[in-house]
Amino acid sequence: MAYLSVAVPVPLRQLFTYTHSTPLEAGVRVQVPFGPRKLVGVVIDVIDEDSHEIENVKKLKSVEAVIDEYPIVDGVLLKMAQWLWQYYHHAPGEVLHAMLPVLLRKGEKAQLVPEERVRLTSVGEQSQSNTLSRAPKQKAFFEALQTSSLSAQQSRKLYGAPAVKAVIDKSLAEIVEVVPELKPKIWLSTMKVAQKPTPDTEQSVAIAALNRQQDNFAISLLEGVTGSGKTEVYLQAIEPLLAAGKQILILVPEIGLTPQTVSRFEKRFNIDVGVLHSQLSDKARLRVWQRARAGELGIIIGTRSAIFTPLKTPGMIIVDEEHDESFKQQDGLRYHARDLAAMRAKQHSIPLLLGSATPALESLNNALNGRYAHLHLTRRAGGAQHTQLHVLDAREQPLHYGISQALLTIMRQHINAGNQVLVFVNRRGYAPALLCHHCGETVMCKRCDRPYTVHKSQNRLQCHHCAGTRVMPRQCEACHSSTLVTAGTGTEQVEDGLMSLFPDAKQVRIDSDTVRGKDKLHSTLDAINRQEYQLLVGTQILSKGHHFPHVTLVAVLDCDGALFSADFRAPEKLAQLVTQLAGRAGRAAKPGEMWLQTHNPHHPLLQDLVNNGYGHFARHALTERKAAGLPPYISQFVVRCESIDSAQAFSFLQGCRGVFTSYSNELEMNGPFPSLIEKRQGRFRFMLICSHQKRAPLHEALRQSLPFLQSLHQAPKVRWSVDIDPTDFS
DNA sequence: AGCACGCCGACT
DNA sequence: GTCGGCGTGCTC
Repeated sequence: MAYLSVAVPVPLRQLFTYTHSTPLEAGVRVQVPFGPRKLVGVVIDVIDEDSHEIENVKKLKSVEAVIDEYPIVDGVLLKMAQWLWQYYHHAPGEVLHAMLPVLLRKGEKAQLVPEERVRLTSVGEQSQSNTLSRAPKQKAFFEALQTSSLSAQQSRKLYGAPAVKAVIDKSLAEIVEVVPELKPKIWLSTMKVAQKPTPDTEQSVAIAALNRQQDNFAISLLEGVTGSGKTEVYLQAIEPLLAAGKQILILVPEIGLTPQTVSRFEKRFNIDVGVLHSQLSDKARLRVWQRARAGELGIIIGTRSAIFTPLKTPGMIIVDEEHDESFKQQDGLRYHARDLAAMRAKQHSIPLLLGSATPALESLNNALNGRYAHLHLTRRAGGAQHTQLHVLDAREQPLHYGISQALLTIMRQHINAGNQVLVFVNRRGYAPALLCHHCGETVMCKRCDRPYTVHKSQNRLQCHHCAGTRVMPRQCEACHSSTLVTAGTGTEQVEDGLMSLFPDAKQVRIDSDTVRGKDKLHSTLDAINRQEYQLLVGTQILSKGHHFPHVTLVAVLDCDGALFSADFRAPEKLAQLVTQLAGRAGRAAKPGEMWLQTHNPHHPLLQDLVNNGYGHFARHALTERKAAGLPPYISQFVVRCESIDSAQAFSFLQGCRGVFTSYSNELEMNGPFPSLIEKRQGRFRFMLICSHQKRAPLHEALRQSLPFLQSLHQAPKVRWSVDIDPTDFS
């Protein structure tokens, strides 16, 4: 009789012990009784028969069925699972759940899904292709079948569905269901390196550095400006690994996974690339999972959750646009794929490559302090010009729908010149500050020296540091002007405003609401590049991976919201956005300009960004973070709570604060505050931010406190969650 | 999270 | 008299 620790898919922070006649390997799925139901769990550990750890043995139930003959979660992935539930204080069963493809969670066999293949019938084998001479497509298809059978899907793609159907209808071929055989390193049989550009000096240095550390765990940050050829460095760095039969896992942001990206890798190496993204069917996802696990795919490209793809012969992990926020899951198991990639690379003893034009401050800090190798690409290919950045002083300017007179004049010039203008609306959930339109002064909490956050619903200001509130002032304390404005508001009217300000210019709005689905986005982008529009209004979505060669002016309207937000990451996010946008407007022959409208033209971070670029800005921002005692120099977690009953949500977090306080007086706590988006889907949202200089004691305090948080009387009545290393405070 | 058990209001 | 409302408590 063996005792098995099993992760069962329930939101409970514990494993469950079952008995079984024989010991099973960790990573095997089992069907187990759980209360009145049957669930699919994963064996995590086998406990020795005569261990004294087993209490109340009589309560134990036995495994109902063993699903897998061999483990479907390998040692490294099991280590990751364990790290995940410990680090993120999450339920083990839900962690395993998140790591596996849907079909495997349901208990489906981990063997290959049968595939539809087309092969010749006996009639077909005896026929001559010239009987099809009047149907060239059918003839080509029929001839191809003589060498080998083909996948039905592939055939329809290559020869067209009608031709395939016709040949089958003529009884020359038939469709059979075949369980394909998986062959490790099969890509080596087709792999052929296409002609590649000669790398410039910086690229060569980076490639050489990466080649040197092929077989070890090492993290490199490739800091390369837009258009400097990061992808070329990836391609040349992975080439020797691929040739040696090693697999490459590439993570890309949600929006960055385009067919063009995939085909660039496919074309360079003439191999199949496995693609994993959110809209894949369960079957297709499982197939990529199986092929990757069998070592059949040399390259796997996917979004956040692709970090859980099993690999037979791992060679390198690449995280492209590593600063992108989509790598952090924002619900359920709130993991960061970049951090997990580091953990995984270490377990496999393989290199991890992080690439970005605008690295996250966390990554940059690690590169600057020597934990990561730091590689640079500073030159844009073809000597393309950088977009020129300018600050536009909005103080005392008449504002039309949030746009200053000066900016309108510039916009008019560009439109009259027949160019496109991009108006960037920063619609993020920044906690807005109150500032003076006359002198630019922000209303600050005297005690904490931080800007107050405007809470319109209560018509009050609240400090998100000390929780103190005050009534909305009528006058600026510095210059006594009574023209106080809320930063970042009014942008919703921008669109309507532009319509009346530029009635002659055709405009289009691009945000996640207007471009549902990939096709819509692409057709809109095509129309833009055909110059069907003169005015583009958009949000973040515009800064990701698309080029706008005819845009010669980018206007960013509300910088103040980001400069004076209670979200300390807001300036970093703004700088990343602005830099990414600048890299995407204009082209060599038509260099662009960018104007940042602000009430604080002399703000040091803004000045730094405009005059010295993101790299300089980021280093400056890091020193400010250090001085202010903020991440990455300290550790944080946030407890979030939401409820229809605002008072209940608030008092739950107060209860949490009490629990933490009684556990340790070393934790620094801010809150509870209303979230930056105070109400969503009818629920009032609050958060409690907890910080500590060191990660270990912070996590230990949380670990010890969790059972008490669970037993607070409000806990079952509200929705609450813990977010470790939060990146978003909306 | 489910699911069962349990104790109070409007139905055949 | 019973069908069903969702509060509470447990799940190896």
